[in-house]
Amino acid sequence: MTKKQRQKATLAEVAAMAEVDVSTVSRVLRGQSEQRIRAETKERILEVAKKLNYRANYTARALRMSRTFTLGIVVPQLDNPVFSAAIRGAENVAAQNGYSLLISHRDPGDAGTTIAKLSQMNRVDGLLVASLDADEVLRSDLAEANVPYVLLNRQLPGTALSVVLDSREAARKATEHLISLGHRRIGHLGGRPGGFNAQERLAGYRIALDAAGISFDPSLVTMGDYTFSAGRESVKQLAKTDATAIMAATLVSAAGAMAELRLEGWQLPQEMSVIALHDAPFAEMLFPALSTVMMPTEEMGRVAADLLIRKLSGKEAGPVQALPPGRLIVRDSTVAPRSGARISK
Amino acid sequence: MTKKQRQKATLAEVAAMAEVDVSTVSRVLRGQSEQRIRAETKERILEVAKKLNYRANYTARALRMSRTFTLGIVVPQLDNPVFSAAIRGAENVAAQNGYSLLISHRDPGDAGTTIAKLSQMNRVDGLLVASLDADEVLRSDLAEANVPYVLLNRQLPGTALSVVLDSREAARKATEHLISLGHRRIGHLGGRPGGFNAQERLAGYRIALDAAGISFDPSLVTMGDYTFSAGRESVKQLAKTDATAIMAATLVSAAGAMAELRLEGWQLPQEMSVIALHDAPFAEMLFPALSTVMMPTEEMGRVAADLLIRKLSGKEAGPVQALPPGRLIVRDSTVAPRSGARISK
DNA sequence: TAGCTATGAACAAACGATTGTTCAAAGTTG
DNA sequence: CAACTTTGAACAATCGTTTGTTCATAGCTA
Repeated sequence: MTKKQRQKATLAEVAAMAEVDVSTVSRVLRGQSEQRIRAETKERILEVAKKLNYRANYTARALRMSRTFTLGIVVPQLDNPVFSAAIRGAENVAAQNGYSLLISHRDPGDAGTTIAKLSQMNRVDGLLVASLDADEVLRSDLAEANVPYVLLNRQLPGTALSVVLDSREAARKATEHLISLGHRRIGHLGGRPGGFNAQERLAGYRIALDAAGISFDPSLVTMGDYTFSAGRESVKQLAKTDATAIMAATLVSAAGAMAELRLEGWQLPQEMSVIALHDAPFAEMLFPALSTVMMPTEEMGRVAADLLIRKLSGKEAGPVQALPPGRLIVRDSTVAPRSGARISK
Repeated sequence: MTKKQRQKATLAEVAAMAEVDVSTVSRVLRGQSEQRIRAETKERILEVAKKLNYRANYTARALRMSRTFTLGIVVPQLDNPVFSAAIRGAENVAAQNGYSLLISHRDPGDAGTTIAKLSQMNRVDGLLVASLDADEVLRSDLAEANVPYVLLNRQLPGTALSVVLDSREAARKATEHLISLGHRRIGHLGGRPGGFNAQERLAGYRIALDAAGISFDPSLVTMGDYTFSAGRESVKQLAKTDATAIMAATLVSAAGAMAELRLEGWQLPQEMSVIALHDAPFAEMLFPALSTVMMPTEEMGRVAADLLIRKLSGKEAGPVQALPPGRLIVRDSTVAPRSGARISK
């Protein structure tokens, strides 16, 4: 049975046992000092440190260096796959660089307080911020931050660092997929017109249409937030048109649309193809299994963390970091349109 | 335009401006000192502190007090609704008590290292641990932890603190719901026989059966892990029986079962009712919308964090904390059985 | 051999709080 | 009025590192 090293050893203890000064121990253990150390001494210290199972006290180091080696990530929702993937990515990169990730779920209610709280208490060196808030709200929140930050899938005029998904290309790709199946009348379940992403998605949709020589019809575009019920509501409008396919801005709104259509007796996917942007395990569980364009959200987290760490290390980088487009995943919800028109029930 | 307080003020600066000693400032600001302070002095200090927008430096306090006021939470999956809800709950309680939450996603690959890393580097005061690992693996991991910890929905013989969901009662309730609809032949999509939870769910299932005077039939019980594909596989076995309803251990396996049945041409829910334990937004998005017994997973996170903080404050509490049962949510996937037997296709 | 330069390690000062101890001035007692 | 007790605040040590500075000793140079 090995003797447990219960009490954590300090630098002083290692120093005492190796019969050197703490500063010497520190230099040896950090390795990156200018100070030259005799090989023999170094070895002796290393040996003692191992024997005592020495770990640097994190807090002391942080205090001395005025750096916490902790990143904060602020997300509006924890159960949204987009954010959990981003968190996972960020956590990986953080860990690889010796940083920890402090998580902060931010209720819309206490907007602002979180960002301020984390950064003002010197708990983090920098912040990763995902927000669904309006520009002005977000901006005023960020004004309180006294640490560097990187915005996730969001751009704010000014010098803010951002990592953005290529929503436009994803929307284009999704729409193109529907077109390639033979659809000509394609609806778009979009987001609120104000949002940057909604705009981009719509743009991608139009680009694909243009490329195929299909003229844009505003009546095929709906707007709403990205919820399940918004999807249900919005699709009612499209159901009245001759659309044979829908490109939905999010998984959840696509799910809402499919649920509503089914409730109204539509046959899916025969009578209406549906594709959504983003992907998550539950896309496969829907009926019919939902075709999607998977966005690199985990990579977004990784790149954002990397950018932030880089910035904290003094290395600058471009303010806006773009990500690879997104991958089309064809499942069961997208098929060729039926030749005949749908018979109203 | 308000003058921005860019540089964070220190205790010393406040002290200087208020013309008192730092110790006095500290006592006034903390409030909980024995030391009596003249009202006038106190007011002056408070005023200066506000003017300077003073925030205690977190790290310095942590070093001095040998407490980080940070909790770590270790989860196996970030995208699992169960864990994200637990994280949310824990984060809330932590924040309320002045603690932050450090998140650590733990790949099955580097099992063990994470727990050790967090606690050995003195980054956290305590750990909230959710694990899907086998008992022995988990146990050996935890042996490296040199901080108090609370297990989430897990019990380990010994003195470990745990917060557990009442899976048994939830399973009973779900089964009872099916029985009340008139089902007599009820299948159970269970977990691996080794797991504590699988055992509990099976027990609850049997209790409900017993209470209704229905004899237990082992051929109606399947075992597998809790994945979508496991659900698909397992349900094939049940499809061969005369079961009219299924009580699934998890949402995901229920989704797998429904997908498979539908693929085989079954009419849902008419030909097979399905109910699952746990709940998440996507339960509503499935087709048919899945009835569930929602488990208080967010509360699990809250209670666990509370228990841990309590322990850290010296207040002891019972080693195992039980949670309220769970709430039946009836959606569209559970209906009364058809009178006639199903005609094989 | 006296004087100078490397070398290797100790010294010491932070970092910014918390908290036990000391101490002067004011108030109380006999 | 001398001695003693409160009261309110300063003093000072400490938490465990990091890092700039000092300083012996040994090795060279002339």
